[in-house]
Amino acid sequence: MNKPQARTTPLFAITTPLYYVNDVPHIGSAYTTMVADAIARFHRLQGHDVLMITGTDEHGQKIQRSAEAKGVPPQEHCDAIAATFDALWDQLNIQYDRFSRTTAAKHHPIVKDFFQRVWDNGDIYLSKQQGWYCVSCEEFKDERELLEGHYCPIHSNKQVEWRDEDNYFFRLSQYQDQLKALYQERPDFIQPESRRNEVLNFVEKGLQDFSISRVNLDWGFPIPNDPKHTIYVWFDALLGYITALLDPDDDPTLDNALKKWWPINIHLIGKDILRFHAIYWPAMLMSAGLTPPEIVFGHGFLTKDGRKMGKTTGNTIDPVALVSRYGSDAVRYYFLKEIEFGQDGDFNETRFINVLNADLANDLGNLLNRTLGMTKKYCQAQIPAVSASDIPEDNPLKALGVELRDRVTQAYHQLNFSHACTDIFTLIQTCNKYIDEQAPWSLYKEKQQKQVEIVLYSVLESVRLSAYLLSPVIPNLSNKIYQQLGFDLDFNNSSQINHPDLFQHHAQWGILAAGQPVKKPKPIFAKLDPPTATAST
RNA sequence: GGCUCUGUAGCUCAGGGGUUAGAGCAGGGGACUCAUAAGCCUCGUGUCGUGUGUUCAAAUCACACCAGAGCCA
Repeated sequence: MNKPQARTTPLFAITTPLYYVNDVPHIGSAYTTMVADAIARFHRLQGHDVLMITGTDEHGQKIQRSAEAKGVPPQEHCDAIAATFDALWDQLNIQYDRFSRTTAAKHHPIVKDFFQRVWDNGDIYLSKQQGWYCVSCEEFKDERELLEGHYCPIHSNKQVEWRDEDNYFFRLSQYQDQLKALYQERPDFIQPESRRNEVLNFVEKGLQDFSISRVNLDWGFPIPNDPKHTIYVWFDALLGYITALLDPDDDPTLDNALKKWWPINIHLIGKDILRFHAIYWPAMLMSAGLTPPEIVFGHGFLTKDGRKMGKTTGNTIDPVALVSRYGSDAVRYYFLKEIEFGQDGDFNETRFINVLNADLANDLGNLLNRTLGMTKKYCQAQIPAVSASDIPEDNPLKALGVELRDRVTQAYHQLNFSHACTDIFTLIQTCNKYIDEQAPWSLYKEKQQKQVEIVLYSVLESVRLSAYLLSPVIPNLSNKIYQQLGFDLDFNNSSQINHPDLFQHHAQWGILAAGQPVKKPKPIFAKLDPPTATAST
């Protein structure tokens, strides 16, 4: 019955950070999550067995104090904030498989199990921690990095607090050589390369043990056998990735959590939390006898109108307002296409509108619209009776179309979404040019019906393929295109699209079936008005 | 203070010792009409941050400086 079966379907697990619930989601969290969703969707499209994890990190002093300030119990505060994340993911059409909360009941036994393993390995000891502590960072700071008057350099309105307390420490210093070996053996472990260099530099200078417990703090898990101490929020938060791997009806044990999905393939993070994921985390895992994840990718930060975002300056983007106003596909497309993934990127509303109008409304939307219009007039609203083999190899659309799958697959796998989109839009732009050159309206008047059909077929097929390959980024628009082309396929329904055979078929150029009735052309993306002077996001 | 990265057309960025420096967007002009006034064609003499060097030759290398960003637990 329980014979091990050879697995033929590739497994793919990806995480966003578990976002800290001290405040409602900001645009940076939305960005990471959109990217993770697009990656997960592309793997599902290929028929892989995918687990996309997101969630919230809910312990720590900062949360405790935020709740106190609001006069509510910490759990109530966390529930309220976690719900705002979930609502935004829904709005952005994020298809996560697990929403991992560090206050979930099953998380505690996992943390205990893990702590025990590290403890048994002799990597935890009690010592003294003295220094300046920033509650907002939940980190000890070096005296010299503080601002005048003992203010935190990151939270410049918050004074750091002097702490002199017993803490449990993790023997990070023991893992310096193993970490270096890891970075050496797996050059792709930290991406992009600039981040890897940063980590290499840091480790080269020597690693010190770090404190993994706090005293005078209730909001968190107690250290086993010494409950005066509470486990440091980061130690507990990182383990949320493992808890997320449990199936809903699994007993919450480490073994159960690790049985299928470990090691995780990609941890997608912002560059601010690189150190925790690229150094602390693999060391903790090594100590517990686990394989480190495959890739930690630290992406860049977003700026608005070229300036750093910040609540104090009021220069922020509200993701909820942005999506409410423009829709999920528009927002997803802009961030994935216009920002070179890995580097910092800028949001500017005028550019946002220009790009969406040019690409989605004009180039793609209008292309479908004009071609369907002609299909209706010249071909009785049916896919023309042409087969791909009738179309000469030097047809510009066929030439691009037949190699598009491989190019785009490679781009997605390299997490180069900008290139993936650019490659697809090259085909779309070539379609528009091809129509103008061929002028099917003239061919029709000249009674060259066969040629009209070849032109329309190759354009319709190119639009279809583009929609298919863009579906991880703009699933709703891809749905509209597929529907108008006469398909009954929902890119938001993973049980429909998550089959390797489907990918083999639909990612090819030349599969449109002759005679398939197409729907009435209807604009898929309404042009956006230029921003008004008073408009704000 | 130390180290790293960035500075190229109005905007976002590619290029990276060797003919007249590129793309997309925005803007000007034109022909067409199937289409969401869309698409197509066409138009860019920009101190390639500043200065000094290396070289037959520098946006491309070196050094210094200026501006912005990041890392230095």
